[in-house]
Amino acid sequence: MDNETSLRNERKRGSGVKVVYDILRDEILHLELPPGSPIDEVQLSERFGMSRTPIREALVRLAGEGLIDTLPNRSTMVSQIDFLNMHSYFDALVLMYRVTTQLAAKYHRPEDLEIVRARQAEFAEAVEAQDALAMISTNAALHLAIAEAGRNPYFTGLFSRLLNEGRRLLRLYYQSYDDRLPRRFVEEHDEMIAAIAARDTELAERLAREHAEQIVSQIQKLLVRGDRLDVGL
Amino acid sequence: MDNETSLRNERKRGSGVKVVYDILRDEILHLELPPGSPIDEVQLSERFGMSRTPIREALVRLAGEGLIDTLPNRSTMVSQIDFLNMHSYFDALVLMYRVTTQLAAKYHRPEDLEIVRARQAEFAEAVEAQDALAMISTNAALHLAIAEAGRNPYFTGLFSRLLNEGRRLLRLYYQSYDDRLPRRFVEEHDEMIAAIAARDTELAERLAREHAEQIVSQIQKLLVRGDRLDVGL
DNA sequence: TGCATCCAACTTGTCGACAAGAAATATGCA
DNA sequence: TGCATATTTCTTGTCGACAAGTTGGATGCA
Repeated sequence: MDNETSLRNERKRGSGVKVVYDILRDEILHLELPPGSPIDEVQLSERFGMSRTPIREALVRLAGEGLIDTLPNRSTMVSQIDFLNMHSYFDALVLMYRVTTQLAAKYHRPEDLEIVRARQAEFAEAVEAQDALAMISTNAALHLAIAEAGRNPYFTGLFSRLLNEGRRLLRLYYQSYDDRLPRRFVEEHDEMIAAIAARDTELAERLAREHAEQIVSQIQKLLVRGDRLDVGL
Repeated sequence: MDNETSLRNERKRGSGVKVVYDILRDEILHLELPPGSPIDEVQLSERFGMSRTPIREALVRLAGEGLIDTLPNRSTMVSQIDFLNMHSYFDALVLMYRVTTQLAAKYHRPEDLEIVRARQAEFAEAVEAQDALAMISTNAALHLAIAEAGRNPYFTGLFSRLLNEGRRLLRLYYQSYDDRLPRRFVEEHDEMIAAIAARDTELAERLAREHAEQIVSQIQKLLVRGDRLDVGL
């Protein structure tokens, strides 16, 4: 991909950091840069055709979100996915599913629902096409849209981070995704959206919890299998 | 405070960023740098006796936590406290109080309780001394210690951010803190700690919720008064 | 006088170079 | 040969300087 460096002279001042940040973030979340990959500043500066300064700024931001780990004076690398503290992750994920859906039922505006329904359509499309990667990302986009409708930036921020972390995790196992369960997810999404539209906060919360727990147990099943097969914990 | 610049030659490589970050963060949270204060890089680099590079890195990190706002190519300043979306803040704060306390009851180890009790002693001391500023910071430290005992870094991270935001907020009104309510807080803390020690997750959660709602309503009272008197919203 | 334009001074963004710390390699000694 | 130590190499951390964009004031025109 040399078109990245070819843009070196037409770059607008201040945009370089964002470009590097966005691309690296994508590559980390898509596991093109798998956990443990070394991150070399000079290599990146050559690749993007800019000096190390904006590269470093992008790396500092990625480190702030926990996507990369920096060993002082030594190397920096893509952060590991922590298989040992997984229950912390699941606890936080389920709670954010619940609270963001509940708040969406409470605070959503009509225009929010349009976006949510569009995302749900995209998810259904991915399920129809049996495209596991697309399922993962459209599912995250749908739930993030619901969270946005809840209008609490603190929850939305944490939830977004958790969903991204989940994309990284799930992508490790996307081969194991069969196409039976996702169809059920589509139905569950429809029920959740209906509850939100009806402003039934209690029902929305309950559906979200069940949905989240379903997903978590699905992931855990994959993890147990995966741990034995691939990771060997 | 010129002892900051005087250390310029004895500084260890890589420590500069942390120093600047910690000091600025403190000054922002303590409102020594009030919201809206301009942040000038060269001024800071003169003050700390180092080049702009490490200063900028510290600023990027502060921006990542939302403590400062950066206008591209223009100025950067201490971020405003958002009085309009306050209910989002309170929702998140109460939920984190509840969940971290509940998890502490579930997962704490003996050594955690020692730290928690030490923090509680410091809080009681601040109440005894009627030192409102110390109350605010020792209260935050206590609840953060409880959260650490719950061992969920996602919740602890968000909670820490919320408590810091709260320090900034409360400090605006610390004059209004009377000394009757804080004594009650000490008792409530004791009850919460006892519930945690007994591993009674339900009770711990309920006490935390009541405690948090008490605090929130206290802040809201101050805010209504304050909005009229000082801010004029 | 009022307004648009231009110019100057600041501030931030980027660069290339150098220094320091750590890992890898080479060297010397037993 | 095996181990401790010195040296080289590589990566990151810091620096001073320059470039670009913005702001506010000066200048010129109607």
